[in-house]
Amino acid sequence: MMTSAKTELIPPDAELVRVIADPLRLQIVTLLARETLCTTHLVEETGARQTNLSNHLRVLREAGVVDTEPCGRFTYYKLRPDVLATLAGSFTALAETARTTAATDRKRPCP
Amino acid sequence: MMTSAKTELIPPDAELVRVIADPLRLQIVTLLARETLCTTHLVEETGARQTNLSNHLRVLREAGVVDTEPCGRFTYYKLRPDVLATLAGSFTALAETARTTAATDRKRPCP
DNA sequence: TGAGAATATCAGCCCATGATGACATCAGCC
DNA sequence: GGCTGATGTCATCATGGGCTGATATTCTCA
Repeated sequence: MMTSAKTELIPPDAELVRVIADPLRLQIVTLLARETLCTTHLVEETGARQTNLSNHLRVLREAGVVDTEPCGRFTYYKLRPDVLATLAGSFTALAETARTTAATDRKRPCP
Repeated sequence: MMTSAKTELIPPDAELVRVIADPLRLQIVTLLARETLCTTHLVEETGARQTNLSNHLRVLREAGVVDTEPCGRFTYYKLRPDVLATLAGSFTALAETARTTAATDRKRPCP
């Protein structure tokens, strides 16, 4: 294959990783990956308070991780697969770069 | 292939994500993906204090993200590609599950 | 239209955790 | 051996961010 020798590694979006790193938010993301849910479902599933969940959902919404879809007086939350796919791609690229670095034992000499 | 219809989605390791989510630590990981470095190099590259870096490196070490390799009075830090690869795989699985959920519009009915 | 449910918003508390400084340790070199 | 530079450890401090309670808003249904 003809990948350029020095591929411009695009690191994972730090802000996105920070948003997803919270345990409750990661749980929400995992739940939403399987099925679209509304806040009530998430309250049942996680056991967290409604207010707490609503705050976290806002963070996820503002970070572009989830989309909302009103349905009567309920609000459905659905994951945006492309955002997660991009993140996954960044980590895959990191892992592959690291593998090459390890395989070729590339290291900067001690000063 | 004979995967069961309901693949058991293994979510990303929350602790690992938390460790990598810190901006400085993510920067360290990105730098180490390209080449193995010792603390002195990381101080130059990041501009952070040596003490601060040492603390973050300990976190990364204890989380199994990096390995250390003493070299005289220097200490080389190298990334463990498998750990990142596993993490990437978890996010890829999440993204694919989410894509299926979106494509088939799978949602839990309002109560 | 009034009641009640579902959800969002806001202010405040408080704790986890990142940053820093002082000190300890260890290796190499004179 | 003594010095110097590289690195790790510890105690402390400060701030960001998560949790909560009170309240607002909006929708459904009787």
